[in-house]
Amino acid sequence: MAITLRDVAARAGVSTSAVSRTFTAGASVSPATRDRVLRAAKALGYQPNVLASALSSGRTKLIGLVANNFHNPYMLEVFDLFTRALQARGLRPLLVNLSDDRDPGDCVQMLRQYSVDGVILASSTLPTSFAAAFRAAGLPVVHCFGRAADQPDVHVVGIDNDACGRMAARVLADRGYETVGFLGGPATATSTQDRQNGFVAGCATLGISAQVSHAAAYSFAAGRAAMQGLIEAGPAQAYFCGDDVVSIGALSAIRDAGLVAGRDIGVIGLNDMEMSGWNGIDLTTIRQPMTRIVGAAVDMVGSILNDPDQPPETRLFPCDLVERATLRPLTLR
Amino acid sequence: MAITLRDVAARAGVSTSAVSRTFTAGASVSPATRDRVLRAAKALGYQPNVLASALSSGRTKLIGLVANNFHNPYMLEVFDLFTRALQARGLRPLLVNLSDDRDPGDCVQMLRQYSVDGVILASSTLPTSFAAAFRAAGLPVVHCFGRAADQPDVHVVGIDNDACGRMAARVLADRGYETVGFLGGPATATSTQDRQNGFVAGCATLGISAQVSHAAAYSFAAGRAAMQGLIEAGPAQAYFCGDDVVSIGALSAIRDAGLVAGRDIGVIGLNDMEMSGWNGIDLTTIRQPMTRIVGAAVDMVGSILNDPDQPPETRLFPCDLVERATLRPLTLR
DNA sequence: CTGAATTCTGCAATCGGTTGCAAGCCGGAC
DNA sequence: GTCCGGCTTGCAACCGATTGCAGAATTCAG
Repeated sequence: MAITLRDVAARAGVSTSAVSRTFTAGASVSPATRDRVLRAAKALGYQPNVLASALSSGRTKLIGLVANNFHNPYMLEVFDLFTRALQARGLRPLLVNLSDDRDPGDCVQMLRQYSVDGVILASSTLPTSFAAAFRAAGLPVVHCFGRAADQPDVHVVGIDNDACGRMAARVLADRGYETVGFLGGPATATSTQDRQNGFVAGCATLGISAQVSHAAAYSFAAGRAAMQGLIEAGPAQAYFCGDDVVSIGALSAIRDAGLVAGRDIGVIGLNDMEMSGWNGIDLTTIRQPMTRIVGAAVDMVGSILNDPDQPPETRLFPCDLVERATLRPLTLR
Repeated sequence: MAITLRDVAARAGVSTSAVSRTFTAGASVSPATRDRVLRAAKALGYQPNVLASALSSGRTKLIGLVANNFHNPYMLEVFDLFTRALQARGLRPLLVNLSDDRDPGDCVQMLRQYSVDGVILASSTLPTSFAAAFRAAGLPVVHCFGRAADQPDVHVVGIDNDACGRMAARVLADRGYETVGFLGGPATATSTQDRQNGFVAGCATLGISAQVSHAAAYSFAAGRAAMQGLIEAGPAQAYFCGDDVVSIGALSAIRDAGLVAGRDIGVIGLNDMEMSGWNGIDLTTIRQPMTRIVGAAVDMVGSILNDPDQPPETRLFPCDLVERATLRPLTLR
């Protein structure tokens, strides 16, 4: 059916080894043979079979891309960046939807069966134990957007959520808000926990009081419902929301209550996804440098492929404020 | 390193064939041997190597999931549905980002190298020739959201875009709009072309005049920019927009011009993505039954796997109107 | 209890490459 | 001319499974 190594070898009048070596970088082939092989390969339309190659070399160039939130528009940008970055390196993402699974077992097993070279866990909600499960199964893993640990047992790329929380506190304080609130994503999400801790600590340092509440999910509907509850109960002057999609849900609730975000209630999000900048949303938010993060995650997975036993590393990127319309302006004094 | 067939065979005291057969449905093994094998496999933690299996059986259970628009939030829902549906059948999506490629060549080559069992092309913009290229390379392909052809040379699942255009025309006419416009996605997108044709034809039948214009992409920014231009030039009373994200961009332009969608300018979209129903957006739109479409696409790819040579089939699903706030109400008379 | 029809089972070839090893080739130094 | 070392090259084993085939074991009927 398809053209194989042997067909090419036969036509070029060389051994299969020669052909194989022609197609593996850094192998020892004379220019003359290489030339004949390439000519024959081209004439026959030969394409190496990656699977067969994987079987003997142990390299599939397959990377498990595991995600568990397909309702946050943010993830689409993440997928875009990951697919591009992986493709640019000749790696192939095997996409896994973990939304329904309470434990990583099946996923780990599946990815092992496919002998993926590595796994990128793209989730800010899963506990570190998830990534650890991949590692324990012998799968090199990079946890993107994951929680950083002092004593890492797994590679992590992302941001310092605690620092972002503190930053949010300072931003709100700078703008003169006196009563503020944290409206997190789900309380079980590590990102929410860390942002909350940083925010609460930051507020304490700055001497402002912070209430805490949570949306049931990182989603529009959950953010909206949570903010409706807060408004009903008597809201704080400003909120640091779990992330942008929760913020946008909150903005919707604010508008429906006849209030104006930025004037009546302040909202600051986190992520700066594309939609946050859409006219009519204009969300003030803390920007997470996604391109750099994803790039770093792919770099890291690439380097693990070369040396699977390198010690786990954590790379966190600084975030910055994107000022738009949902906070009162900075008053100079 | 990993446990292989032979390890299990050795421990169970049987041949490798017995082990293999134990793990292939419908093979002939006695209950006794099967039992011993399973016991040994469990004790050793054996997991069959899919790649090795693929090499001899020719089945990888890998499906290329090819997309070219990562800026339409719609696609995230599509990915969610596809990953779930594929996973439920034991198939694995190899995600490919075709955004930057002007031709399918590289992608086809790559997917062949990985011996994917099939390809799902999830795009409403690519010409039929793209899907045909996969097929020509021997890859079974289902074009999801693709253009239906009278004489199909490739499997298609989606909607009847022409009929949707006519439907939109009728909906606008029913609500008494007299001057209407089509604000499409990119003019090169087959979905836009077909929707436009249907819409224009429908308007002609109904005796209302329709202008035609296009957004540069299926994106918020493009929809917004296009609507700004239209407003400046003097808008029609209502628009059928290329899809929901273009509509939402258009809504933003309308609002910024001090106008109210539904009162001053009517807008009807197509898709009914999650976001269209968000409070504050409330887009009236034509709903595309995504779950059914994706389900059908996966069914179809599944059936091609069993019988690669079955004649191409086209399955189109009916769409229905989701009435929200961006069209004037239906006047009863 | 015998013979035929089934069902199991293991052998060995095969899928399409990779790679260690040893032999063959080359040019250069003596 | 001979010897040495470095490149190339082919052989053949191997990666981890599947599967056709033929013999062995079992079942069943008579």
